[in-house]
Amino acid sequence: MKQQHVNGPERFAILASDVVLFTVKEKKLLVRLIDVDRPPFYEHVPGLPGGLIDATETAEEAARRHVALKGGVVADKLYVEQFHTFSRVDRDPRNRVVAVGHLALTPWENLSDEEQLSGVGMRWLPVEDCRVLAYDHSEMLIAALEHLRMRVRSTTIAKKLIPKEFTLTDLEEVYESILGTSLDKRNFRKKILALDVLKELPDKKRKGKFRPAQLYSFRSSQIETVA
Amino acid sequence: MKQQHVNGPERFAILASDVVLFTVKEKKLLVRLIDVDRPPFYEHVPGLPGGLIDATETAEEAARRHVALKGGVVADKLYVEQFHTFSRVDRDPRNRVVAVGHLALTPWENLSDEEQLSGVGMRWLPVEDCRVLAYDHSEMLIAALEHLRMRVRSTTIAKKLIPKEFTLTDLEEVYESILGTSLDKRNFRKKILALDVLKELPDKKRKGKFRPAQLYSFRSSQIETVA
DNA sequence: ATAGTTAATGTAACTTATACACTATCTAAA
DNA sequence: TTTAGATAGTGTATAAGTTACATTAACTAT
Repeated sequence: MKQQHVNGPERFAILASDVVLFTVKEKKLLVRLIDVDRPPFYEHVPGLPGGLIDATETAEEAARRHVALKGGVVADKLYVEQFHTFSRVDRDPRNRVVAVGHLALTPWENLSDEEQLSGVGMRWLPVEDCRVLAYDHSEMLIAALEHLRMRVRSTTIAKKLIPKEFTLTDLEEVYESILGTSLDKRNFRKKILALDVLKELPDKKRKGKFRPAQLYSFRSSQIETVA
Repeated sequence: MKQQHVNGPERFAILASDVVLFTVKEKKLLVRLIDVDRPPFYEHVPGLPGGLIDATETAEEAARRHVALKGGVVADKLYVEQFHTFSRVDRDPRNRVVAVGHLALTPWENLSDEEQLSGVGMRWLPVEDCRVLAYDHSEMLIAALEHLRMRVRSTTIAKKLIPKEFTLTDLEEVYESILGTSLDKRNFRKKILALDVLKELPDKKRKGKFRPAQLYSFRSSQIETVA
């Protein structure tokens, strides 16, 4: 059953915001997916949270609204930035919708129990386990990941994926999860400390039952360019 | 006189493509501007070429259509890529229009006589001479220039601003015009030749009445990542 | 032949990136 | 109280890349 167009005689393109929300948990990069159920095209295919931008909000505001509404993650905790606008004419088989793709980041530890849950119609999935997604969302996920990797290499955006206090090992693992490589521990520490963006805290953190590790925090919540 | 909304009861945002078209002429970075005449908000204020995206075209296709139609530059000569989508609710005082900002580049030498002209309602202006533009176009120009500078630093996108055959001095001047700095001639040559993206041509070019310079071309028309 | 102008080239100092292995600290269990 | 087990923390030598800098070569016109 073909559905009606959402915006009348579609003379012009209309606009949606979609969100690729990443977090890092146990050295794995996870992405927030929802169930898309739009017969006859898809039945319970995973996709990205998103929806139309209305006349009273910016693209980013729409992204935050939809990731909360459909993705189940409270938006004011998230760091959000747009990365690309997708405008292939047939990207949505029902309507002509152009989508502004947004990258969103949150530390896993900042999520509530409900948000951490993989509930009905929404879940966290390791990026490496993502198979085919609805619409052009596979393409969007790949583009978002590529964008994130570039940003991690050239800025301190990783701070948006880690809680206020962390050890250098924690931070290294965030980098490794995003880049999909392992880094040399000594070189990583030398480099990040040389940036002079970290503050050594008075406390240490006990992970398991071994030698406690020094805690650090970022001096600023701004994302600095470092390359 | 308030104009009618272009897309009915504007429940949702609609979409435009705007174009920041750059070229380099005589060591100056120029941008293509058109006259915007929309009383009572603006009278003959310069702005960027652009217009609505219709239902049968991508954002880039709309950008090419409008830069040809309103900007007077034939679009199939241009390199075009999007750089940011602008969605402030009040960016256009008449309608709720979101704009996909596109960066476009062309070598000055590829333009026809008409295209090189600054005709009625459209002209080439050195970026440094740009004062305030219509709508949020000043912001778009700044963002496009920043994007171009990043791309020049990390890719071979400069090849889109230079004709097929050129001297190393020509190429250095393109870099300097974009970056707004002067570069060391020897270091520039060492670096660009080390990238192994240039081909030495059999010919030399006589500029004025002095020692002729070796001609080069880029091996590929692809934009390579180099950093 | 010379004056004028742009083209072309190399090296040393400095900075940054990489590769690589051992000691320190803490807990729990013997 | 000693030891085993696990993670935390550190330095150095080499390689690669970046920067700063001045002279000679090639051509034209007078």
